[in-house]
Amino acid sequence: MSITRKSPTMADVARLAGVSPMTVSRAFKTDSSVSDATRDAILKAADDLGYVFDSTASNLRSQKTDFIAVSIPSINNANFAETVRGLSEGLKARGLQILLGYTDYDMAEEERLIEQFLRRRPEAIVVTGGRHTPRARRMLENAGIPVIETWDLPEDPIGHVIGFSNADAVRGMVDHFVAQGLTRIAFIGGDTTRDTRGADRRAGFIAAMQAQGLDATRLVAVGAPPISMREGAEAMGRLLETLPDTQAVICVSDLSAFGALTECQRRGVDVPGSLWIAGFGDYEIAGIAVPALTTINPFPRDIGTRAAELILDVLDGRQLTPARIAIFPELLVRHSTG
Amino acid sequence: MSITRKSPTMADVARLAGVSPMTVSRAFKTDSSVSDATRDAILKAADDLGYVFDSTASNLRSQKTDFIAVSIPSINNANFAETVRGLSEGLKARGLQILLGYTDYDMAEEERLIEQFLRRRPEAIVVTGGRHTPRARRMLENAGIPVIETWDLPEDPIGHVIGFSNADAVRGMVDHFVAQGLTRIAFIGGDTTRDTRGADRRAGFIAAMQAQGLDATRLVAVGAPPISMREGAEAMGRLLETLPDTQAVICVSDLSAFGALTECQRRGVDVPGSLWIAGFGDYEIAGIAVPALTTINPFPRDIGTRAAELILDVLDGRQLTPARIAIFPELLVRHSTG
DNA sequence: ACAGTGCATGTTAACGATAACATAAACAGA
DNA sequence: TCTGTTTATGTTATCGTTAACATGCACTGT
Repeated sequence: MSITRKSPTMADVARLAGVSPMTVSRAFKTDSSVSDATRDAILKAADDLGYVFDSTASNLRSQKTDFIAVSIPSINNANFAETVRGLSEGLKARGLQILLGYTDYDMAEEERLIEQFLRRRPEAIVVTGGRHTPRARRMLENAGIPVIETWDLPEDPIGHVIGFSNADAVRGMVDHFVAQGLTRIAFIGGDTTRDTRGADRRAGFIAAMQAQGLDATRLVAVGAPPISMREGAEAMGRLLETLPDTQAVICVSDLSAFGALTECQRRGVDVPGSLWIAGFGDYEIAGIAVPALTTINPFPRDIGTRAAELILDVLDGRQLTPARIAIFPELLVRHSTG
Repeated sequence: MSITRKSPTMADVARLAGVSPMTVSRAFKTDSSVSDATRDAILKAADDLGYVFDSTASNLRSQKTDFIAVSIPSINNANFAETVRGLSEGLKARGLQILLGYTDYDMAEEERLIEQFLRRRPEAIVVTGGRHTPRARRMLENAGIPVIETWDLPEDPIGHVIGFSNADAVRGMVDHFVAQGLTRIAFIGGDTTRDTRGADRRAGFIAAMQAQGLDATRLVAVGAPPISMREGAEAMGRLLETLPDTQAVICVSDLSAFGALTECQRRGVDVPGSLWIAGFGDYEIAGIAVPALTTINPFPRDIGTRAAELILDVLDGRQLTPARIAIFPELLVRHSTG
């Protein structure tokens, strides 16, 4: 550690290279017109001084931060991680950096996060879900930057939307089971509505069962979001004890579905022989579990990729009206259901 | 969407509230001395105007960004997610925000990321692992901010360190197996050294086996990091075909270990009856799989928590010398090994 | 030979907050 | 009552970069 002397600025680099600060500034942008000789001299001078470009000053003067704010419910979730990955991949080439935050499935926390985000003056903001506190919604509406809601298809979007109907996706699963002749179908999910997508899936289950004229009351609610494997196992235990004649279970996610599957294994319940199990999300575990889990792939990576494309289109003026991009989740029927 | 007029500044708020901009600035800091009446008037004025505090200006003038830069190999990894969670929990109260980036287990990418980070002038930087490109190392050394390397205990740290020896952790596992009377032990890992922690674990395996006077050549290398469940399964298939007399397998992570377990289930190989399987990381799946997987818990959350504490100590001047904090991973013996 | 064009570089001021210093009023203690 | 301290607020200059405009020189075509 050397003595903490003030770090060099562009002015220092300019002095050493014998040019004006403005030319140094230009030399650091790839596109600007600076002669090769001058640029080389400047980069050398910068290197000699250990100069590090200061974004904070650049951000203020140019009124650009190159930040894209992204809010997800949890960092510890492979689905959302995939969306972020798709986003950052699509934005990296343009020098846009992701400012990531998570809400723990809490709308009040989301509101706080959005406020923090907007102070940093991002170029655009991507949020998960279509439900927000009134204040959060107002902040987003007035932010003056592109807003993209994902993982949902809200009725009254704030700006752009890229997502799908969680309810419809689960309806497809229910209809598939019914077409296979099953009638006693249960749903395992969380015991709060904090996870709004999880709540939508449960609502979709109930609506679909009722539409089929079936009993929609086989609901097991366990734990706060995100529902873990362990909670899925616990819920399955409860289900087997209270409603042993259940023929199939739809779980709010693959993680709880896998937990449910392990509980069956521990209790010697044959899946799919005695009971079918399905999840949601097409996590890696769904494909590799024995038996492999029937699930729904909502193409999380695509959500991110499309969001990145949309952001670039909006920033470049190619997209002038709010976009509504529907993703069509795919039902993946595997060994855990027949 | 209203007409895009320039967003209001503190000066606008000050005018409306009938005070000076400086007083507005003070009103937005919790600690400063502003009379209640004045603060209320200012906050009301700010609200009426839809004023949003501009961090970019604040960052420049105060030379503080309240960013803590954090580099992890992958966002899609529960272990690193836990570390980030510990970090952000510990930093949130102080208003420090995490600037997160991932390297895809690529040191060149890490170098690029660190460069991007430093331009943003973070208050401190947390990196994963103790190995970096020479330039990355130089940048960190000269950054003039606290540097914390995690998930490793390098010989020659750049600054602070919070971690453990991956090699020693695996040695403990090997020694445990040998104490149980096993001799033919294999290791499943990636086929590159990009994942330096994975490489360290394999090196630890080899060293431990050799120290025990045992054959250390039962190595299956498959795929680039991070090794997936699927690749674990593939590796197990190869192992069962080429070295069928293997008694135990240590996998570079719980995910590959679980994949390996499923391959045994598909092939009718009894675990632990015919073969023992162990993983690394104590992911949730290790505890809930049937049989539950023996693994090593490196306390990823603690790494983050301790890092957050350390950062606050350094920023507050309570920690003046480089810290070296050792974490002691715990061997969790479960049903998959005996 | 000369206006016209483009290229490389320079000059000036500004982005919006706040550190540092200054000041007026209120209050406390002897 | 008077000085010393605290509290609430104001003034000025500045953080480091870059937008906007200006300038000089080289080259092009006629």
